[in-house]
Amino acid sequence: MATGRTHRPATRSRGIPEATVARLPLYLRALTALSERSVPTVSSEELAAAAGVNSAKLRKDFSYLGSYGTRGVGYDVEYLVYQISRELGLTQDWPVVIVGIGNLGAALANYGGFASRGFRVAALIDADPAMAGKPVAGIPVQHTDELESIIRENGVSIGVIATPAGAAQQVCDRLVAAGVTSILNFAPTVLSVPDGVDVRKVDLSIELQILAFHEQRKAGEGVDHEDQVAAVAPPVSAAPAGPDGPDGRHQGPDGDVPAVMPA
Amino acid sequence: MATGRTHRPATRSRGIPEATVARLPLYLRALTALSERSVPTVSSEELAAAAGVNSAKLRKDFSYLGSYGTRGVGYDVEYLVYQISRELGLTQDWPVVIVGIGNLGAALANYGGFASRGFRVAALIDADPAMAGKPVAGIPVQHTDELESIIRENGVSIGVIATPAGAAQQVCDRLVAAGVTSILNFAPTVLSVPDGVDVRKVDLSIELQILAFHEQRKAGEGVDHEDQVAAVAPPVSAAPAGPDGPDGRHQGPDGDVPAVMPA
DNA sequence: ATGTGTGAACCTTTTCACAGCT
DNA sequence: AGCTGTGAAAAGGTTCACACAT
Repeated sequence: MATGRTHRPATRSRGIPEATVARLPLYLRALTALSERSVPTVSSEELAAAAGVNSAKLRKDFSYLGSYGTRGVGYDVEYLVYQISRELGLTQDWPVVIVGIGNLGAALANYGGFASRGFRVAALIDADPAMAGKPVAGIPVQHTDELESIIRENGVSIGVIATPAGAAQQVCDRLVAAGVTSILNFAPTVLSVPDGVDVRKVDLSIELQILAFHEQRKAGEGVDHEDQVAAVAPPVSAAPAGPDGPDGRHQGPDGDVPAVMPA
Repeated sequence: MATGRTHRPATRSRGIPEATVARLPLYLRALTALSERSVPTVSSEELAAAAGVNSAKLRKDFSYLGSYGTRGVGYDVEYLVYQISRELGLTQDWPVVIVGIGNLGAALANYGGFASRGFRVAALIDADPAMAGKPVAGIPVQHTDELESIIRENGVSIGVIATPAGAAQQVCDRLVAAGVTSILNFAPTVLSVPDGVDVRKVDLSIELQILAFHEQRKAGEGVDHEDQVAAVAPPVSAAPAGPDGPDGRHQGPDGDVPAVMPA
């Protein structure tokens, strides 16, 4: 990829490592829970345990945001919640559209975590005319024809694609053309987007395959596998500790069409 | 969580980097598509484009599996499909149980990508007695009481948790006690598991927050157009899995510009 | 005392670039 | 001539360990 231009000025502060950004939502969720229990402060050790990471990493992460803690004491929960929310851009409202209201799309529309974090489902869009007008999660589904106007009228910059794989790229192109610059893709396809557009994907099939890989290794802690390539040996240590977790309710993602798309 | 797993040196050639493992499913999908189009061979360049990564990375990844290519020619599609499938453990059948048949659970049960990759939904489990017997995706839902017997009778080692956050840990404990050693968690909670059990999480809320972070930065950015590389978005979102698993990758716009930020 | 903040060491992953097969 | 396979360099991320503020 490339996208030339500025490299990190190294001048300090503004460049937060991607790995850190990916963990901020985790900390935020843990902090929100503490906040709801009216806990005033936390140590990096406690918060790290709640978020599922180790404390050194957490402190390093926070150091990229600034010095929000107090030595000998810990971090002020409310203050940190605010700082992280601001850093993530959650202090503003993000209208989101979900395209493809099938099993998955409906699950996403009902996802409680949406609203609780500054995200607002601005519209549900589906290509099936029969779906039009039908309410899902209290929001009437609109036809794909309306896509462009919906995006523009609502100032939507984030789109969620939950369509079958075959329709994903086309939907993506339309979203981008209409002004969307961030896409969360649940369809099992690689999307091509112009420079400046972010794409993140969630893929159940891939997660399961990764689990299968590790599962397979566990089976033969001493078993040998020989094929031409041979030598399976010492099991690569192994399991991860439970990481994560963000906020709120439940219901999440995924599920959708298979990867097989006979061309 | 905690669970510190002993990290072993893993001094052996068979150790495939976690980052590589996370990409194998991607390659497999691209290869499967080529296979269906009866394409006999591919170059690293072509395959990389189809998978959304760069060719150097792909070649390096394959080098960990062995030397399956032919210099001056490329890779034999069928052969690679087989080798990667074997490496991922997809040549065997993996019975899976899905716990929590709500909106999301139902979507997962209907997910086509399951069966197409060696995964078989052995059972759907829900705590609601009213759901019992009701078929979802052609499979009758069973009550949580049956959980242990289902796992044991079917030799299930992979479980998917799609319950509300509040029930996740309890379900997790029961799955693990019954013999499950790999868990895919969709509930927004940090799960504690004993050593030797793998947990991967998928969290919509987190993905959206990460997108929001980047979206926020774009506001004051003068998106530059320097190199118009064909722009493929290599997303790859992995979840923590390894030792202490971090997560998140993402191809971000390089420029970090001031952006609005009242110090 | 206690727990943050952080340079430095260490490990992982990506990218480069080219030698070596076909 | 073409494309893989891979050492070596670079970049990125994690962990250590301790000075320092409270």
